[in-house]
Amino acid sequence: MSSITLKDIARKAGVSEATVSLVLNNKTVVNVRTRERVLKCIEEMNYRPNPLARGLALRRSMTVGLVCPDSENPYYGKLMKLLGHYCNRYGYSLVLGVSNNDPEMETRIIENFVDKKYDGIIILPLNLKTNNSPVFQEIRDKKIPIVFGTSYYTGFKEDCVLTDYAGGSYLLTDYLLGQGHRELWYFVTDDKEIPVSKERIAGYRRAYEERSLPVQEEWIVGCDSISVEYGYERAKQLLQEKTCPDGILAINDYMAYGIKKAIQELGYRIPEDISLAGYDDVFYQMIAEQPLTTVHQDMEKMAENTVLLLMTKMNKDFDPGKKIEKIISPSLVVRSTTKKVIR
Amino acid sequence: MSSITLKDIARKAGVSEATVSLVLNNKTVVNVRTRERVLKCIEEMNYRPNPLARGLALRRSMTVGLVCPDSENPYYGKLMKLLGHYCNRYGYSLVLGVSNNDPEMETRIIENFVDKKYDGIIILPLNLKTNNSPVFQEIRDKKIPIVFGTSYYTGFKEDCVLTDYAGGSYLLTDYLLGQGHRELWYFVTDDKEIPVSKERIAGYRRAYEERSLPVQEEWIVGCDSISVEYGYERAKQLLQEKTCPDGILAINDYMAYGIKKAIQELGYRIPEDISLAGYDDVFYQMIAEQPLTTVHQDMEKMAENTVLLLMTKMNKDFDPGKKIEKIISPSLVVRSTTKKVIR
DNA sequence: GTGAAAGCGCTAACAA
DNA sequence: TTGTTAGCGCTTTCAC
Repeated sequence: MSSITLKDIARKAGVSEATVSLVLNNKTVVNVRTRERVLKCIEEMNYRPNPLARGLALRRSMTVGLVCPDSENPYYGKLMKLLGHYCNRYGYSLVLGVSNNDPEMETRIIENFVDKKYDGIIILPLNLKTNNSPVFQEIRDKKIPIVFGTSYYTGFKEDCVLTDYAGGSYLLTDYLLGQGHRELWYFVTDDKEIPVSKERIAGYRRAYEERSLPVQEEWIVGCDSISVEYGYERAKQLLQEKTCPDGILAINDYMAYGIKKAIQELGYRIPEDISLAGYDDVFYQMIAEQPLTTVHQDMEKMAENTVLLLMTKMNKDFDPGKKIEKIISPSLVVRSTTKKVIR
Repeated sequence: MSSITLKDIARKAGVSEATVSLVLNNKTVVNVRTRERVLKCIEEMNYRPNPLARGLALRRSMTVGLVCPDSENPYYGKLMKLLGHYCNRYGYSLVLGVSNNDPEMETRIIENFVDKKYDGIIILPLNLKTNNSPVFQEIRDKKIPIVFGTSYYTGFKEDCVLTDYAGGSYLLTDYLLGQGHRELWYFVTDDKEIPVSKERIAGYRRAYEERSLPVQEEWIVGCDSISVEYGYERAKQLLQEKTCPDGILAINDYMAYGIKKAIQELGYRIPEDISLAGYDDVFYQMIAEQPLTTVHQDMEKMAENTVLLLMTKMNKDFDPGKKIEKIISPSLVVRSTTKKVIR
């Protein structure tokens, strides 16, 4: 059974296909009475235009593609939801592709978005400095509207909405130093040059410097994977090898929970023996018995500004109605996993 | 800058467009030398066929659409990931739409999938008996391959891969009754007729019946929303109004954590004063201090069978290589939130 | 205000 | 084995 087409509507309404198309696209040239008649037929026959044909002719689709590295992580889950919400607000639908932390998969998804003439692309990148696929050059050449969220690949710093990682990291480190901590380990990504880690480390160092306190390089721990499991393994290993630090900071809450488990299994108490802090302030707070000290990011704001930035790129005369913030300020949330160190 | 097309390849390779198309579609008729030449041009020019044009001509797209009600819930997150994996295995790409628990949104997403000629659709339905949209009738009429996962809407029971909810619920209830529990509250959905709740309740009742023990209707608690927050609120309210039960079962782990918080805030101990069990066995286990007694579902198996079922529908001569299981058996996982009741 | 016709990029008969 | 041609369903000049 074939679908009903614009031609069917034209026939039924006794007009040409062109007229139906004009009605469909809200062109005012059409006579009100014909317009009504056509709309009635569309309604009656429950007609929906073929987006493939439309996209082929128009080279646009009123849809935005979102690439996400991990669907299992609720941090991304929340972002997907919010981004979808804001895209819909401006009449766009959001289509998702999950790259599963695989650069090649990410590439394929993006190529597909480009090929399908999606009007804009949002990328939540992998934890890499860049994805070397030529599709990114293609995106530049064709000036395809693109926005990176949470981080960015080399060369796309301007097309990016972030929270102030250095600032958040500074806030947290400075607070803990003020509470008497001296040796703070920081679990970051293996490659310390990717934006997320680089900025975090910068904020951390700045806090130490401002207080003229020393940082030892080995306190900054690169991790192959920033998962709960890896955090657990690595923390367990380090805590057995070395002397116990005053506190441990994790690159995200996710990992912090893994570290927490390791600390407790080794018989240390949190926060009495070791302080622990995360980053992101994701919902696990509801689940974990002992709420985590962390850095909160306004995800609504991030999502909104990401979409607003994309809209201005897709539509030259789009008016965001307010200034677009590309760097969102985070805030410190002190809960129960950190303490004051008495010396 | 316009994209490079099949015509460009034809010109460059000195053949007709039809020939290029034949090469593209792996038709063996083409002479090996011409074929090589064409492939070389494709490679050199970095050509990718336009999927819109292709879809328009072919009426298929080698893509599967997945509708998911909630991207923030890691249960669905995991399912998305696994479904994507299995679709890719068979050469299909998976496109995601998030309905955000909104039936109209769900409808729009499905219509869009249909209109874009996706070859198959996987639906993870909302917690409703059905979605009344006419698009479902359309799917039947057009015989569009569709598979429901985790639950199904009225009339699609045959097109569905589930775990045995009644069985899992029976397993858990029977175990707890065997451990001396008598009054077990069950937090289910508001509408007790939707498959997930209906079957759960059936398994629960059966366990009581087999032991000739009475169930009181009010023990089965309908919940407007099955979120952590709602679980918390509702449990708090009930525990203050009524006498304390021997244990509480939640429709999922998610909700169980909310209930747990309520129990503890009211000063009861788990499991000494009240036992608590969830359902799904999602990863929070790594995060929560006190691992939850729950029912485990083999999500890999679910995802695999869901995709296999879809493949057989999309492709008449697809060979799954094994029997497709539409009902996956769950297993009981006893951890630390349940006890033996001494009477 | 409306219709005829060409074109978007690809596939699929049918010829050659 | 390859080329010609006519669509797929929609939009968009350009006449009328």
